[in-house]
Amino acid sequence: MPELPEVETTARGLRREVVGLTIVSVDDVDWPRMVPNAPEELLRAALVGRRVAGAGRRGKYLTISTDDGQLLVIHRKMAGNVLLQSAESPAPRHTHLSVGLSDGRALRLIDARKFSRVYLFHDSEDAGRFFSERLGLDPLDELTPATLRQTMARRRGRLKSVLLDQRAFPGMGNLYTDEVLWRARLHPLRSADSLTRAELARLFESIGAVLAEAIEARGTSISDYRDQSGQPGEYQQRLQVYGRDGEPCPRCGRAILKTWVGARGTHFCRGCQRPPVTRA
DNA sequence: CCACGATCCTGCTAGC
DNA sequence: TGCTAGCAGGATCGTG
Repeated sequence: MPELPEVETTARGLRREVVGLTIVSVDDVDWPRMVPNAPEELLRAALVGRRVAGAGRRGKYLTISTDDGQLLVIHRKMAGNVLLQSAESPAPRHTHLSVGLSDGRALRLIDARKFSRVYLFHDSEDAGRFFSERLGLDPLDELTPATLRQTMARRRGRLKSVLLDQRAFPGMGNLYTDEVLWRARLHPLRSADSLTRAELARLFESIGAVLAEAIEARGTSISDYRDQSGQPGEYQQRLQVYGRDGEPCPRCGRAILKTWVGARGTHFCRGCQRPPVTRA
């Protein structure tokens, strides 16, 4: 599941590989729900002939800009991949978008579950409205200790749920939330507004460190995730708690537990991450 | 503001 | 072997 580090890795790879190329075709759109604001004909009319000007990330959204200021935006949800392949090769099973490029390759969106979404925005203002309705300050580039404290002070929900809220921490997902909370030694069910100064400091450090290390490792490939060239990440080798229920905590040795917070599988150490004190 | 459940999807796996 | 039930979960939306 592409979260912030996986989207960042893909964006960096695309920036290296496709900026300056011209879009020569748009094909293979076969599931209308996946292109809610731009059916295939519109994508084709808007994009063919344009040059790719940039690639980036907003939260978990991958963004590709054109020389005339449009923005093609892709959210891969859980199982989607964006791959650069030879346009000559037949589109693989579960391809739902192919953007042909002037170097003979095609950018393909492949998603067996059809959860991915593709949007087209006419200009940065158009895109800005979409993003500002959904995303808060980027936890990698924009978060500060002060804004973290303010966000948490306003929220009485469970810590894990707040970390998963894209309006608060765009790009955070289930896997990295568990890793961050373990590193910060904070229980997922703590109330967000209950954190002390010291705990907020640990949380701030952990968000930055986990995300930076995961980007350095080019993301986590537990199941589907691959970067634009088809290469898996390596952070799965460095996971401390996610998917490790039953194994000993790397810090204190107690067995890692798995529970559910909302509908999310949640991994934590009962020894290092003390449960909240319940009031009578 | 918060919690919870349903929805969208299909591949994979555990269990019988 | 072959079937089925259940799990995986990001975003969104409706209900309480």
